[in-house]
Order: sequence, then C-alpha cells, then structure tokens
Amino acid sequence: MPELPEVETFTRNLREGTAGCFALPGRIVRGYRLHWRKTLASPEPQQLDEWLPGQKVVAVKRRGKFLMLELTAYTMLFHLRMSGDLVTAVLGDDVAFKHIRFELIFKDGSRLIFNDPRKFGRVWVTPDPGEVLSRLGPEPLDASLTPAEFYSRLQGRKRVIKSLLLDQGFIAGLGNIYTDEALHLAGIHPQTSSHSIKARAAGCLLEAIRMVLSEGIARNGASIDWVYRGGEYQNNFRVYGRQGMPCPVCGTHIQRMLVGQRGTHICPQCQKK
DNA sequence: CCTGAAACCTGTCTGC
DNA sequence: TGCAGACAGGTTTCAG
Repeated sequence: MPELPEVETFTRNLREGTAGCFALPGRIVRGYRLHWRKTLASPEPQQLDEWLPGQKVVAVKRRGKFLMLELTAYTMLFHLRMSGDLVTAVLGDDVAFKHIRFELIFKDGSRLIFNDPRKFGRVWVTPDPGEVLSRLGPEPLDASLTPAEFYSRLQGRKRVIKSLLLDQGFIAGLGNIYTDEALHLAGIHPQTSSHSIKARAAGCLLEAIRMVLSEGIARNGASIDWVYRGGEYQNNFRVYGRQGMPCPVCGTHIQRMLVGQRGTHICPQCQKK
C-alpha cells in the first residue's frame, strides 16, 4: 500500500499521537504476539522473547518506506508492502481488524497492531538497522541529494526511467502513484531511458518528485481503496487512476499503459518520448 | 547490467 | 446470484 508519504504519516502519528492513535515514545515493551509466522522476517521468535521485554521506545522514524521504532538496544522495522496498516489499541479492546499479523504489547496494556490482509508486510528486530536498510538509495527529500548528484546517478544507469524510480536502491520511497505523478509533473515519458535525460530535465524531475511527495505528506497520504484511510492526496491526482479523464494541464485524455508490469498513467500530450 | 515473468497473498470489482 | 478473471499503493528471485 503505502509509499513514502503514507509511511511518513504513520510515523508522525505514532511519534506524536493523533485522534485515535497514541504516541509510542516512552512506552515499555512487555512482549509481542505473532499471528502469521512469515510476517516476522528476523530474528527467530525465541530470540525476540529474549530481546523485547523491558525495551523502551526511544524514537519513531522513517527511512524510505520503512517505519522504524528505535528501542533502547534494538530497532524494530516495519515494511507495510501492499496492504499493511499500523494501529494502536488497548489490551482487551474489541478490535475490528480481521487480519492482525503481529502485535507489540506494552506494559501499560496498550498495543501496536500490524494488520495486513495480503500478508506481504514484514517486521524485523535487529541491534543494527543498517543490516536491513543498507541497500536503500538516497532519501528524495534530503537536501544532500543535489540535482547534480541525481543527474549523475541517472547517467550511471541505462534503464527505463519509471522502473528506475521504483527501484529502492536508486532512490528510496517512491512507489507506483508518486512515480506516475512526478513523471507527469516533469513532462517525462515513463519509458524514457534514464541515460538520455539531460541535466536540465533531471533537475525538473527531482523537483517534481519533491513536490508530489511534499504535497502527499501535507495531505496525510493518499487513500484509494479499502486499504489505507485518512489521506486526502487522492483528490489531487493528476494522472494516477484517471485513465480516460482529462489531463489537468492540457485536457488530453489520460492513457493507461504497462511499464515494467506496473499500471502506468500518462498524458500523451504532456509526456512525449 | 537490463528486462520480463513469477511468486508471495487476500480482497474488490467487472463482465458474462 | 454466481463465478472467472483482472487488478491492486511492493519486493525478491530467477531465466534469458
């Protein structure tokens, strides 16, 4: 489900609290419950029995599409993949979620619930989060990624631009929605070879990526179907899911195509090869 | 190194 | 109403 803006929204809510979601920092872990074995990527469950009790939540952070709970001596990482959802509740609450895969239980009886219908989501606990995050590319919103650096990275690869933007090792956090939106905003056809993008266009693309991600964060992410709720960015889509509808820039009908086996939405007028 | 296909899963929607 | 098939915000692995 979620891309960078949606994970950022979860992160902010769990760090600071919001209506219907309480803040995690300061809570002490009592234990956990694992309802679907594969959801726990690492370590083995018996290792968690040893590691988790007594750990305090020190901070809640995001890196790419990973949400990180920094504990006293370990880091717990969540990847929500296609349908993961993180919600808070109190022990004993009758929770309406039908697909709970993992729960983190705190000493005060509160709990963090990982609900995930499609079972693609994963949880890691590790003393060194670098083990899980080492292959990620740069954060798109981090100022240390300069237009010159971004251009140079594009030049170093010879791939279809949309597939490259979806590659988390190239840049971390973009998914199918924000990639389509950014390419449209930058006026770049998704099948353009990364190698052929000029410095000026690369600068536009980086700027477009930052615009759509910032706007997504400002609107608490995008809610499209039953999976994720609470976001408003779906009301600002320029092309995603709008096949047959007019381009907001020129009025041409938006087309849907496949690029790297992913549904892709373009304005054929604004995004020429 | 690059691409496409398949696998991992369940839920929803469309068309017959 | 029932049912098959397509499709879904992601990532990994494998064949060519």
